[in-house]
Amino acid sequence: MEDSKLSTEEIILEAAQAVFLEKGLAGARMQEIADRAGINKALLHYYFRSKEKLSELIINRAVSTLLPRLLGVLDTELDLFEKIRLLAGEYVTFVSRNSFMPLFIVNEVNRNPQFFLKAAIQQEKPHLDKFRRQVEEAVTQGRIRPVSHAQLLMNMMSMVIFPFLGKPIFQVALGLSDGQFQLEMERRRTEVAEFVIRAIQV
Amino acid sequence: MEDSKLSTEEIILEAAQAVFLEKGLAGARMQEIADRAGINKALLHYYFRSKEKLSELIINRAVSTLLPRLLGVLDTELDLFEKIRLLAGEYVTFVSRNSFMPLFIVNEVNRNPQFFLKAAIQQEKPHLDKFRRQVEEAVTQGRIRPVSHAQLLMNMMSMVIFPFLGKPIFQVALGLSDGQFQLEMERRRTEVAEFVIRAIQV
DNA sequence: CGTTATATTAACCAAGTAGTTAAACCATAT
DNA sequence: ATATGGTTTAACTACTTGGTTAATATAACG
Repeated sequence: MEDSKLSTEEIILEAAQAVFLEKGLAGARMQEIADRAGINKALLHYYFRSKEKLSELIINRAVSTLLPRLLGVLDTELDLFEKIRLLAGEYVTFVSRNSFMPLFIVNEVNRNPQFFLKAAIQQEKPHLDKFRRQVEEAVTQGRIRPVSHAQLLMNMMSMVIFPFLGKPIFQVALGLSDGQFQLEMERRRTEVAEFVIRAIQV
Repeated sequence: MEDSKLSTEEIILEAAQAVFLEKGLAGARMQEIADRAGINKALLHYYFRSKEKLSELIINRAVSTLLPRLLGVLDTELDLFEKIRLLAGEYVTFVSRNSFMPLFIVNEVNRNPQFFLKAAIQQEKPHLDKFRRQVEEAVTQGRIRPVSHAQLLMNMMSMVIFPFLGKPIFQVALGLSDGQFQLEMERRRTEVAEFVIRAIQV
């Protein structure tokens, strides 16, 4: 019973995540979640009281899978350049397997910033202090050109995340098939890191 | 009458755009659009038959204000580096005044790619041929490091657009107030261009 | 003025949607 | 077996939402 309870709950959460990520919060239907979980709609409410409660869980889930993975890397002891290489590599792999995640998060984060803030603080928020000091030191030591950690962070994150958000646009604009696009993303795994490094190294 | 008709139609379109951009297609309510336009819901259907018809118009409107502005710059005769500087500058200005636009487009483009494709083709699609040749020439002439136009395009677009999409995240992560964030964006107007140029120049 | 076409509204309708209820279904312990 | 706990369902309710209708107001025109 313990066993099956956990199982049902997990099945529902998986289904909910799939539907929410695919359709967005407003577009998702409780009925569809129930269907995809192979259960009754009433059971959905039995486990998770309301759509809102369920949404919160899914948002938390999504944020806590994506953000730590991204920001966590910045908090390690790695050399700056290694860090950049790791970040790009890690992320491309992850998103290739969770293609709806970035769009979902970007949506909820904008649609409902105060709620996101709450969710983000609940997580162990990885500080960027280490990254910041690392950048500032490298600048003062003359190892890299003058650049603020904020601008550098935005540049890296942007190049790593956005192509997946803009996929349909890029495919049309560049005339890429799904396969070609994926190949191009693979290439970015190293390309982005080298791009950034060339931009900042003296 | 002509006059007032056009006026009412425009008022509705403005209201619809505001609501659609703010709430997303699924989250937008016809009632709210009517309210914000100061009219009856029936009148809304009198002018624009259905929510779907209205959505199409707004999507077309949005795509045709944003995309040409972005891709159009790439199709000019400007020197490559000048082009990069112009792109970054233009865009930051535009988005600062239309903050919901990127999120809306990225959403609809992903949610409904085939429809977007149709809308994009209806527009005079600016080709990237000129940009492509320009990059390839600069590479063979050894004026810039070897880089594909696709990767370069994605890098630039990403750095220019994404920070606005990720605004709430960046504000939390970097501890920026609204004013500080906007200041940081102003800085990017030149920062991004120089970043790209340093990355690709020999 | 009075007729006609267009613009606008209040009231309504049908379908869809989140959420509830009361009954049935199990597994398990007594 | 049977009473007891959590689990699952079919049927239902209250409300939202896109869309319609028929009647009214407003201008245009002969």
